[in-house]
Amino acid sequence: MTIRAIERAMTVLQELNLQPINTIAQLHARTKLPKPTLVRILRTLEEAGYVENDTRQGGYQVSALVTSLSSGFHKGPLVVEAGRAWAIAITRKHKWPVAIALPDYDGMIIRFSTVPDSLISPFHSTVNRRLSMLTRGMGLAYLAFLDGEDRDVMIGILQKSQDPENALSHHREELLRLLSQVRKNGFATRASTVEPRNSDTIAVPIIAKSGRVLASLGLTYFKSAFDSERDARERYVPILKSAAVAISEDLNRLSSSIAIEVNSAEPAVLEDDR
Amino acid sequence: MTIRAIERAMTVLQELNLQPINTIAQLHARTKLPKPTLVRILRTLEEAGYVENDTRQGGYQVSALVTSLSSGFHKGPLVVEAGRAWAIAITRKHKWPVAIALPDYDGMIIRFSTVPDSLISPFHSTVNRRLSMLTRGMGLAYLAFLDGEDRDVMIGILQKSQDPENALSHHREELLRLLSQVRKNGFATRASTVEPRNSDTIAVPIIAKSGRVLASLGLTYFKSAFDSERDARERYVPILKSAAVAISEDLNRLSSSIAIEVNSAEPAVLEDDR
DNA sequence: CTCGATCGTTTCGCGAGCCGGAATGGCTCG
DNA sequence: CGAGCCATTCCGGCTCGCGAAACGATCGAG
Repeated sequence: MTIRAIERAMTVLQELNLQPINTIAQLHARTKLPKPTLVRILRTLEEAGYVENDTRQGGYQVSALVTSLSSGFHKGPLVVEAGRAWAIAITRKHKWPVAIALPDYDGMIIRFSTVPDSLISPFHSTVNRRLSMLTRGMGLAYLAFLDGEDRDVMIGILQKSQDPENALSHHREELLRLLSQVRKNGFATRASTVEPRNSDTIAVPIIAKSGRVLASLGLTYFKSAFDSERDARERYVPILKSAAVAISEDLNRLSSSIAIEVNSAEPAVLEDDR
Repeated sequence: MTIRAIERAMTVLQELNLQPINTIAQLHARTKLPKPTLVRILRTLEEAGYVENDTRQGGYQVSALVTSLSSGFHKGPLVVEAGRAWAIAITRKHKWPVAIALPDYDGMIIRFSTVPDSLISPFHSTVNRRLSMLTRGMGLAYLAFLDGEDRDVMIGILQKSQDPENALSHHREELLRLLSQVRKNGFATRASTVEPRNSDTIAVPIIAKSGRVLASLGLTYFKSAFDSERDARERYVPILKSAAVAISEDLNRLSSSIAIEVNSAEPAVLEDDR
């Protein structure tokens, strides 16, 4: 026996994370919960400090305190930590959301996303979302830069998959041609056959100093904001490549020891110990 | 009217974030909730995926999914993003937890902490916790490096405070001497008059290229792990100072444009658009 | 100005479902 | 072997959350 009220509250909290501002009506439409119930849940969350009700804007939003609900969670791999600052910087400057994805079995999982930082982005927050390997830019950018042997293993796994998005794995020649093209270009984009159609993602691999591909870094934009996809690519591909190189360098610096040569202030003990 | 069950669930979730592993008995002692109630709440959270019940270890812990509860929250200042990777790197190498705190009115608020990454740390996760300005290393490291004028304003604010931890603000001479000492040393430590007594925090300022102090970076350790506090300081002060400089440099790189000169792969449009 | 539509919020009586003391069963001790 | 501690289950009682309906505020159209 589980407690229904709590399940509902968690559902609401999840929904609140999908959009920067949420009205009762929207939440009602998406969660199917009765409005009075929503009001009660939201009031509870508000008094507890996790939600703010901005009447001027007419809507509810999550507050800073929600971060404390996951503050005790052991963080992910260092590549995400090294990359998040760059992702945020790109979004601040160029507005579009940027994400970092790591491989997970036969797909990629988004481990960090700046969607909430991107004011122009009506996309949903996509952290923890799974992407297929062959139709998504972030998957292709990773797969294309895998070593030959690893890549063959991966393709073998994909062939056993039932997912229609992995269908290309059965056309080996075509797939290899595509991957070779991605390697030559240094980036990949989402398959045009896949939703959502009104946006595109440009993704580049993040490659360690050792040459091993670790993750992929992707930027998503509305097609309608550019005259052609070529314009967007000419603009953002260099930025992403440059950021991927910087992340790799940071990762290198971070994982080696922290330098101990400093502008020495003598480590004298404080007299007053405050 | 608020919903009690939800309030309780949030309390439990908060408690779960304070320790890596939690038994029913611990939670019962800390939350005062009846055990059957705890079991029901935990089962609900477990089925929803936010909590894991590791029977081998005999306890409950938060799972990766909790991060999605705050994935839609607009992130904090860039200095935290630039610093978190360094904080994590220090903790991975030297084990002790490291935190970043930002000023907030008359105190400091911890905005990031590696407590959950520090396996040897039985400290609680302290994100969003407020620290007083005059008795905490992180407060003093910030205050001491404020510009003369800003510092005077801050001291004025502190004098109006009733908090006994701000008492020192009424002894101007003594306070200025302390701050001058901190500036000379380049770091500050927690007042020995303040809890917890069995640990100490070493804090350094994070100073922007402009010379303005932005935040402070602190490392906390058990006194019993060292022969003397001097030993600990000789060891960690240089590391912290070095990291603070690196963070400042990263911040500078991040906030200027992302370089667009790259190892040019021609931005040719992909033939196959997948 | 007056409808009417659509918000968010409050009301209120019913009964589902949460509550928690007590019981259970497993475990580790001495 | 039994005492003590643990997490978990049981189950009768009765709160307390539930949601249809009403309310009042806001807005735009006519």
